[in-house]
Amino acid sequence: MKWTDWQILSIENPFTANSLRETLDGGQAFRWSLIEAENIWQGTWGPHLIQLQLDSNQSLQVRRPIENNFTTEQAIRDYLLLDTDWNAIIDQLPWRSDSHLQASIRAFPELRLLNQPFNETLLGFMCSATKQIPQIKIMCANLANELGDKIVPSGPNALPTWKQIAQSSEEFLRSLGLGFRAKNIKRTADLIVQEPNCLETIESLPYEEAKERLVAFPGVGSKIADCTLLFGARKYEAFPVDTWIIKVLKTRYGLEGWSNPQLERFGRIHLGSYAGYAQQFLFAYERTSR
DNA sequence: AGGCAGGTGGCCA
DNA sequence: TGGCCACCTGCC
Repeated sequence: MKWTDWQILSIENPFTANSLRETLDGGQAFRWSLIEAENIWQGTWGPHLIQLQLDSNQSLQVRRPIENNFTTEQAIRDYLLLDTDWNAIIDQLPWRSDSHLQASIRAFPELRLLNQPFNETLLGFMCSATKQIPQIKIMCANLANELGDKIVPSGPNALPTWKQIAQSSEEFLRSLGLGFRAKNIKRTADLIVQEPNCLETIESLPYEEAKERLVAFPGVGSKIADCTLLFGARKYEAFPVDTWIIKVLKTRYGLEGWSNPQLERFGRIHLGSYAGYAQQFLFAYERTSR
């Protein structure tokens, strides 16, 4: 494959190798992989395929396949949210009165959220139920390879659209390693196809209403809905409660015995309108500190 | 070899 | 609401 020359992306607060890895491959997105020999990250979203690397000055550099000239710098900046003032958002988090949150932020000061396509985010997190990140990535890769559109003649495909999934069968989805998730993913695909543009509608709704619509899909509960809204619709008040966050809240915040809905409410009240961003720091710190 | 993993939905009280 | 359990599959 022919790539463009490397181009520097100007960023206010540059990534470190560590925070870049945690941002791309820490569980927000399942379509990034490190080409270890060259220390290059390669990933896709929608019809886009890019590679990222940090140069010797720690500047972030990007390149794309030569033929994909629709992958503009602006499209890349929008996906990586390079023009969001994250430090201003961090400043609004209650780290001054919350030493554990402060420690989590200090561990990954450049950790960022991505702005992923809504439909793909829903699919990825529907695959995530009781799976670890490497397994989820395999499921997504299988879905893309078997059902998704080509991005370049040789290279990873795009994730399939919900229409492409609806045209498949539960049995075939199971053959891709989706397990018991296959049934719900197929049924959700059928529902989405029945109501064209419903995902666009849901994405545009306020958080509470959007979540209500998402959890109506089979296989989508509170956690998957919150992940979809946080990572795929920039609803930063969403506070996904997963096993890691449950552990953090119980052990670090003394909330032993609280139910999941109670923990969710605690998170959103304590952490505020950017609770989801705070969650990402707590999650990353907990997951990497053992 | 059995238990568990970035959950959900079904049942029961 | 709260508790318990099945559900695919791969990995330790």
